[in-house]
Amino acid sequence: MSVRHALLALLSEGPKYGLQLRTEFEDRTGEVWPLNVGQVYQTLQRLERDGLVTSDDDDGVDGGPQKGFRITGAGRDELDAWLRTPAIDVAPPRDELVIKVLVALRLPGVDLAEVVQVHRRHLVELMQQYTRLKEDASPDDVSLGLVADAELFRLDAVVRWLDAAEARARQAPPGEPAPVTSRPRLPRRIGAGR
Amino acid sequence: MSVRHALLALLSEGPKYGLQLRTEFEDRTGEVWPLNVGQVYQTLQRLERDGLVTSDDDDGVDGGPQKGFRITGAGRDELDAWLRTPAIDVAPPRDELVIKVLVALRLPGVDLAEVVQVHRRHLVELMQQYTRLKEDASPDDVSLGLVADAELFRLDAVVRWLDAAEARARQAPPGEPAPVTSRPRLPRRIGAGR
DNA sequence: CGACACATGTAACACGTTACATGATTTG
DNA sequence: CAAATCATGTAACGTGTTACATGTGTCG
Repeated sequence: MSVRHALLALLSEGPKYGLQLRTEFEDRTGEVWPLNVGQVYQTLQRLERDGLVTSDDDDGVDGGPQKGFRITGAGRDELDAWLRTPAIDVAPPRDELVIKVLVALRLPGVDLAEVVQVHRRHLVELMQQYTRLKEDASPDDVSLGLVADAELFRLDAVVRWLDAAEARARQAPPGEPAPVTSRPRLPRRIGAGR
Repeated sequence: MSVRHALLALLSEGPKYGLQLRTEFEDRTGEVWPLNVGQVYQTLQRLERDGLVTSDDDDGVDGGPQKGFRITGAGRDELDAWLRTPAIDVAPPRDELVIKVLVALRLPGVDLAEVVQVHRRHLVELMQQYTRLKEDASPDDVSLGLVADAELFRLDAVVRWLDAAEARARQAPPGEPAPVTSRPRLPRRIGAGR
């Protein structure tokens, strides 16, 4: 839902049109997160359908093919609520690398160290790229700094988890620890209760 | 693509059927990542369509309504390649919280400190829940330990980024630093080159 | 038998991506 | 004029979610 609200936020500064929204979004995220145009139009359609946005519909009248979009009162309310409310992720997103490591741990023919090594190197390379990106950019570019930092913090956490996982695997190496069937299958959803 | 390959991995241990795959997936991820059944069947259909899996189709013949699925040679190859190849994320996933902070920084009527505070508290609560989850679980449960650690590492990174972002914002507080239009819009995609 | 769990699916939707189609405007 | 760029869309697909429909087996 990030794009939806990001577009609302951009529109809260004044009426804009499709491509403009894409450009401004990419500018303000340091062009680290490209946004494809098709999604902009689809999202705008849904926003209009949901009454959070209205469109000019007078395209071309005043000389341009641009179709202006305006945020509505409901749109401003929605934006405000989004900003003030943490996303209640009933379940955290599945992490592909974690799943890979779990799979590598259980599968007989697979060398965990090799899997870890390949991915670790890739992560470090990415971190170097973001570090370089920060260095090359203007120090006044707060957006890019924040986005790059977010990626760097995230990647650093992944690397440290990978190291911790490998260390733990070295201690209790082989296949089948603690029979999983012994664990009672209770509804143990996290974050759902509140 | 995590679920797709996770199912392949489970099937590489031997033929299984739909609900069984769901149960085993949830068991092996410490039940932190629930998997809805519908997606299992849809994914199995696509896997079969792509030739990575074959189905028995003799449902009910030997007494049960279960429909067995087997991994194929192509499926094993795909699984192997997945394990050994880091995902080439051309662009990193957009981070909703980062976008929120960027929005809060630029929008006049919004109090950044309040937004940060609400989300920070929520993140810390989540961390406490995962810590508790680890404590309550058997120390032999490697899967749950790894998954919970992954979440803890990730959440910790988010909290630290949030603090860093707020600190940086306190230094250069107001609206419009470094006019964004001055930055040349070059194709500066990260991670694409390789 | 009737209720319940097991098991397999389908439908509809949201979000995201890539690719293509179609005009309008600018510019060489 | 012709080509490139700007601008708006649509189509098809993948992934994921929720909800519903439909059988089958077991057990009180």
